[in-house]
Order: sequence, then structure tokens, then C-alpha cells
Amino acid sequence: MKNSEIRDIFYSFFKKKNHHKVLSSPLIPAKDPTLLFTNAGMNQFKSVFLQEEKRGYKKAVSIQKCMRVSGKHNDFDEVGKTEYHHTFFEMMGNFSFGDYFKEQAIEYAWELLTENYKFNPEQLWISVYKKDEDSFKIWEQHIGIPTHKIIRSGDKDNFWQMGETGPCGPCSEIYFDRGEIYGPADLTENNKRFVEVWNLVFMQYYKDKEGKLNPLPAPCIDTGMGIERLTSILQGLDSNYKTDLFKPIIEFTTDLANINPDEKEHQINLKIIADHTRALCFLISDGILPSNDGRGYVLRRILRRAAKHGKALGFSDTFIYKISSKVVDLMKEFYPELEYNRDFISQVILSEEERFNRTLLNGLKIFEDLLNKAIEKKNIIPGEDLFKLSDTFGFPLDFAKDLANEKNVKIDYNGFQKELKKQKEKSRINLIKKQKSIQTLENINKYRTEFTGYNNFEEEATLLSIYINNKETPSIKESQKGILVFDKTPFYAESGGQVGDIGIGKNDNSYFIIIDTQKINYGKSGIFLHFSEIKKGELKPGDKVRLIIDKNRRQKISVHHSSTHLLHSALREILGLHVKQSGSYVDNNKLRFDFTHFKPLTQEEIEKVENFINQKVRENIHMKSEIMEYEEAIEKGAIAIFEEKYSDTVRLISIGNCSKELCGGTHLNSTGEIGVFKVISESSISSGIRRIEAVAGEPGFNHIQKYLNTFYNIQLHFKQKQNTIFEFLINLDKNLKQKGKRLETSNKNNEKININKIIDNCSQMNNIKIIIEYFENLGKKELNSLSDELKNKTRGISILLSNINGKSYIIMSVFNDLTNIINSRNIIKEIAKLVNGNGGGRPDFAQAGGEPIKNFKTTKKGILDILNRYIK
RNA sequence: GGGGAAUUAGCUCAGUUGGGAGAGCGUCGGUUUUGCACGCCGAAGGUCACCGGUUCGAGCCCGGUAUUCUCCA
Repeated sequence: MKNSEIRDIFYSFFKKKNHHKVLSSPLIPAKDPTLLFTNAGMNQFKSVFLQEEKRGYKKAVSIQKCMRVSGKHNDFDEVGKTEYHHTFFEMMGNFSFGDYFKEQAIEYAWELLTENYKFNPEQLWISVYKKDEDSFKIWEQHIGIPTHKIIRSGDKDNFWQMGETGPCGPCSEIYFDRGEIYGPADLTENNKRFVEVWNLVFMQYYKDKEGKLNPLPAPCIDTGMGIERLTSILQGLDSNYKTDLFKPIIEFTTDLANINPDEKEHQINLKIIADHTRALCFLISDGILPSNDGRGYVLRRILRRAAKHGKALGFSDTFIYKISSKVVDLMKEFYPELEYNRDFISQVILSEEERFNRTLLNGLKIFEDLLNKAIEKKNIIPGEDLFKLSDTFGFPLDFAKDLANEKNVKIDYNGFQKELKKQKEKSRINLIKKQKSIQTLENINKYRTEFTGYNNFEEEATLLSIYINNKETPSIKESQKGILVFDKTPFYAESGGQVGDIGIGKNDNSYFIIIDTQKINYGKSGIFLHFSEIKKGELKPGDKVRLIIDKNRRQKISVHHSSTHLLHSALREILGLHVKQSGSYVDNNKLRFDFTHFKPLTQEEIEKVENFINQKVRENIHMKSEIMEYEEAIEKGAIAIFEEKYSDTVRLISIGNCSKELCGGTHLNSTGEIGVFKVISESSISSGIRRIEAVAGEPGFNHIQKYLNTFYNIQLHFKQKQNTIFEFLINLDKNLKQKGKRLETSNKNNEKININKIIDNCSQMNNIKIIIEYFENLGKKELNSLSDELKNKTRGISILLSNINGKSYIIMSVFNDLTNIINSRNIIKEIAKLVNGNGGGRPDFAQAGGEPIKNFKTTKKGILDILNRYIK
């Protein structure tokens, strides 16, 4: 049975049972910032389980993309060692939100497995939670499983909970018995004979702070069945890696590496590469890019480990990007976004592979130094050095170990681990500190704010609560600053890159200004925090006030936000569909837009983008905002930004046919209000991500005006026209440089004339020629080279003095043969005392400085006195 | 979020008691050659990331900022 059939059967079975088919959510959890990656089918339904959100259906079925590489479920280190661990995998699941419960869930599971997937009932075993008699009875009496094949187990295996507090409940697992050749008929933890097929979770309690289990009013069902494992069983194989989900990838890699696929030593490498490449493709197509922290760092680590194992297979150059295309071929049928991003995925992988190779090459140099040192000395490489090599330069310990082995050098593995442990502890401590430092506002969850600011700029509101220094207080007086919470507000709170509104509030007795607005998200609604300063009067909870936003500023913000949407679609139109938003900032002065793209934009491309947008502005397209179901919006072709949090109903902003984006920000009524759009900068912010800054509307026009004014002034000053001014300035620059050079050479010529005179006038001491001269108009460079020339020509000593920048500058050169008698470094220090300064240098060349020289003759005499003591 | 490292010519990088900014490759010119490559000779190219401090003097020492690399969470 092909994996595609397995999927079809799964979906059609639950569709027949009136389940709503829900698409896999992206690997970045949309609504849960505490989670690095989606790691279970239920993630996207979390708020439904928590009853914070209601959806149009009570039963759902999905096949969910999942990653288990961090946090509680971390299989990263297991991949390759076993036949069934993965970083990326797909979870099939059916869900009930207060609809059916245990009995139905168990029946469905049994029916699907035995009748549709044709499992032999004899080969299925069951586990239930020891205190869950209901489930036991259902399995035993209703389904008819022999008692000895239903195992009761404890909290660890068969009780599931979302977190310390929250929904939880017992679960029941269905196991497949692979037969006696794999071990005794005994369902225990480490018996390889049994493989877990399906986990059914019965969410029936809510665990409170005291640890008490309270029954949920509407119990829920959450189930999960890994498709890779199910496929391996249905295809009669003993490894997930032999199924049609992995085999083609492994065969492709084997051919590419030109190795014998049967050799045992290659197996681990091949498995890891296949697994990791799959993970890479899905992560990248969901918008994650390599970086040095967070999700991007996990992506980088996955890629680097794949690359490492590739080297073991003999790949000396980049190769993963080639395999990625095979993964796309294999999975595009079920995940069209892969095909869509095919080139982008391989480009990202290729450039990250290249980067890793550079890092390795760099680290190799440093490592070789360590290795040579170790060979010279004690034959062991210190753990500290190894740690620095991997910590600072990213050179993996494994590589160091192998290379050291080749040279019979030992490495201090324990020392390395000690350093690593130290670093981990440090990071953990800082994390705890950070968690403590986030101060929460007490009782804030009691309140809710309704946002009315899409249409209204003013609002009559009731004050709910006041916080001063993060403490709830009964009143706020004149000139005090604090956070105000209202029942409703026209003030937009900072989110989606758009800054918060500012404005004022007032009633008959008081007047205050609002300098920023922030928001705490709570499920679907939010609490708006108005950062305020009371200018007059006093406020107490319950007071009615009129809230008025700064309309002019809001208009400018909306101009930039709507422009951002146009910019996004312009970039996709002109550069290609790989362009994805990866960050955005919008305020009243400008907009900033970060997006995925590999090369700098050319001048031409930027102009095209500007033209595109300004054309849309002139067309004065009507902008529409609609509230609709998430799925409906996606069907309409909306672009969803993964980082954003969406609830099941979303706000779709469309600009004619050219842009459809999910967005909670404030926008214009039509594009004409933008007036003008101009890009002001384009730069790189990290590899594969570029940033455009632009201005629009009034600030846009001001920007253009300011620049043109500067330009006009330049034209006016040089008396040139627009088409000649550039060439004129280039020529001017060229001429200036030539003149400067002529001046330099003529100075040299002048010196040459002087040199002979100076040498003629030099004094002598004990047959050593000594030149002491003062120059008013020479720079340091000229003095240095002149001094050099003088001491060489006379084969003696040259001491030159000058005043530069209000200080004296003295330079002394000594001919090489004399340096054992005359050390200029020592002498210059004494000379420096004459000008209350200090100096130093080498025996043959030294410099000093101090107060300006007023009388050269007395200084010269002082110098001669000093020299007299040295030369006898 | 926390730590480490780096930033010097177009590129790859040297540069230690703080004292004159360098190499290789590339570019350009000359020479050699029927022509090219090589070879030889020569030249151009620098705000030593930015800002501040210490010092007579900072690429180098100290503090801050930016960017990049890297590890941990």
C-alpha cells in the first residue's frame, strides 16, 4: 500500500464520519510563541481545547507536519541510530471538541485499522491508563479484546497533559505485534516486538494550580498516529527508512555518493541525511532561514549534521541541495508549497552548505595550529582549546577527534565536556533571570478591551484599571505616569510591525496624553495598555473619558502600512515568488520591509518596484477589508505571514487584484491617498534576507523635496545643468587628485635641493655626521622620509624637528652601523624632556612630541649637549 | 536571551613590550612574444568598521555602537 493511499484512506474514513478536513498548519506554531516548532497535530487546536476559541466544526481530521528537535520531545540525537526516530514527521489525527468521546474514538480507531487498513486484530495490543476503567471496559466488552492483551500502565506512559496546569487526561495506545521472532509476547517498554501505532488522548480534566483534577464540561479527543511508522507496518517493513517515504531519497543519495548501499557502515549516514534533508525542505518552505539563534539555528544545526555525515560518505563538496530536489519530487503531491519553493529551498541549502564549508576551512587552520603544538609538547590537545575551536569558530568536535586520531594525538574530551557544561549552565541561569525580569501586571487578565479604531478615531470609554510602576492603583493624579486600561479604545496597539497610536484623553475634570499603546493578547481578544501621563485632574477606575487619537499621525502610519502591502506584492511581481516577508516596521515617518531574496537589488529593479507602486497609486484602487474564515482567505490566495498570530477568523486586506494579505493593521480607503512612494535604501541584514526602507505620502514628498533642493543647490553652485553636473564633478575630482600629486612631487624636488645644503651644513662629533634641522611646513610623512634619506646619505644621525597641530614633533634616525653605539630610543626620551614631552621607538628610528618649540637655537643646543654625553 | 570571535587594498589575509601601514592574488601600464599564456619591471588602489577615552604618539590598550561569524538556551 503506497503512502498516498494510506493518506487517502485516512481522510476519506473520517470525512465519512463527518469530520472537517483541516490543512496542516505551518511548522512555525501560529498561535503559540512558547513553542519553537509544531510538534503535534493538536497544536493548531490548542485554543479550541482551552475553550478560548470556537470554530465552525466540532470534529476535525488532519495530517500535520511536525518537528521534534527541541524542548520536551527532542529526537535530534536519536535519528539514525534507530529505525523509527525522525526530526521531521507527519502526524495523522482525528479530533473532537466536545463532541464524541472515548467510546466513539476507540471505535473509529479500531474500525479504521482493522477494516480499512486491514490489520489482523490478532496482532493488535492495547494499553490504557491504570485508573481509566472506562477505556478498559470499552476495549474489553465493546471491541472484544482479550483481557491479557490490554495492558494497564501509569502516569508516565498513559496520562497526557498540556503543561503544568491545563487540560489533561488519560490516553490509550494501540500496539502492533510484529511476531515472535522479535521477542516474547510481553508488552513492555524495551520489547522491539511491539510498535506503537496510535495514541488516543482523552482530555477530560483541567488541572489547577493545586494539582487538583477538575472534570471538563466538554471533554475532547486528540489522537496521533505517525504516518511513517504506519506505512512501514502496512508495507511489511521493519524500518521507516525502507518505506516509499524514504527509500527513493536514500537510493538517490547512494547513487550520488557512488557507494555500495548494502555496506553497513553507511546506513546511519544515509538515514540521517534522508531525515535531515526532509526536515530542511519543509522548514525552509515554511519560511525559516538559517541563522544563529532560535528556529533558524535549529535549521542550521540540522543542515550541518547532515553535511557532516555526508563527508563520511565521501562527499567533499556541497550535495544536500541536490537531494532536496528529490524530497520535493516525493512530497509535492501532498504539500504543494514544496514545488512552489523548489528553487528557493535548494538555493538556501546550497548557500548554507557553502558557508559551512568556509567555516570548516577556517577552523581547520586553527585546529592545525593546535595539533602541531600538541605534537611538539605533550601529545594532548587541551579541552579548553577544543571548546574554543567549536564554540567560537564552529569547528565540530567530531572532526577534531578524527583528525587528531589520524596523527595519533589524544584530545582532552572530558575537559571539553566540562567547558560545554559551564556554558550551558550560564545560558540557563540567564534564562531564569530573564523570566524573572518579565514583570506581569497583577489582575490584568480580568480586563478586556474592545478595539474600535479601524473606523473610529474617537471613543467614549470607561476606565477599567490604572497601573503605576506596574502596580494596580486606585487613582492617578496630575503629572503622574502610568498605564490605563479601558473597556474600548480607538488606539491601535503596536503589533504586526505597526507602531502604537498616540493621542489624548479628556473629560470635564481631567486631561491626559497617551504616548504609546501596547497590547497583551489573550486568546482572540486583547487588553490594550495606554501609556499615559496626566496633565490635569485625577482619574479613577469607572471614570468616563473621551479618547482621541492623533489622526494626522495615524493617517501617515496607514499610508506606510498600505504601501508596505503594495511593496510586498511589487517585490513578488518583479523578483519572484520566493520573496517572503520576514519582518516589517511601520510608523508615521517611514516603512521598513525585510524579505527573503538572495542578491542585492539592482538600481533597475528598485526603479521597477517604485514604478509599479506609483502606478497602483495613480490607479487609486479601492482597498477592502473583510473578516472571514482562515481557510477561506487562504483559498482566495491571501498571503499569510507565518510569524503573525491568527485566530480562525482573519482580516483580509485586498488591494484590487494585486494584493491580498492577512493583516490586523490600519489601512487606507484607496491607494491614491499614498500620493507618492520612494525607496530610500536597500541593504542586507543577514544572508538571504534583504531590507528595503521607503517613504510615502507627506514624508515621501518631503524626502524628495529635500534631496532635490540639495541637488539644485549643487547645480547652482557649480553653474551646471542636470545632464552635465555629474561628469563635471568627476572631472573636478580627477583634476584635484592630479594637482595634489604634482604638489607632492614638486615638494620632493624642493627637498632634494635642500638635502645637499643640509648635508653641507651638518655638524660632526667624533667623525659621526649629525644633522639637526627645523622645518615649519612639512607633515609627518615628509619628515619621516626626509630623515630617512638624510641618515642614509650621511651614514650618520638625523634629527628633524617641527611643530604640527600645536605640538612639537621630533624624529630621530640613526644609520644602521651606529645603532650599537647610539640608541635613538634612549636619546629621544632625553630630547623629549626639552619640550616637556615623551617619546620612544626603535634603536634606529624614534619619535617624540611635547610642547611646541619656541626657540629652535636653544633646543638645538640642548640636543647637542645630550648627544655629547653619548658620543665621546 | 547569554557567551566567545572577527572587521586592515577589489579578494584572501599578515601586522606585539604602542613608534614609518604590508604580502599574495586580482586590476592597469611597460617589457618579452607572430599572437596568447607564463616570466620580468612598474603603478594605481587605505577614513586600519564607526564614535569616544588613555598617550608626546593608537591598526595595536580601554569603553561604547554597528555589522558578520560562532556556540549555548
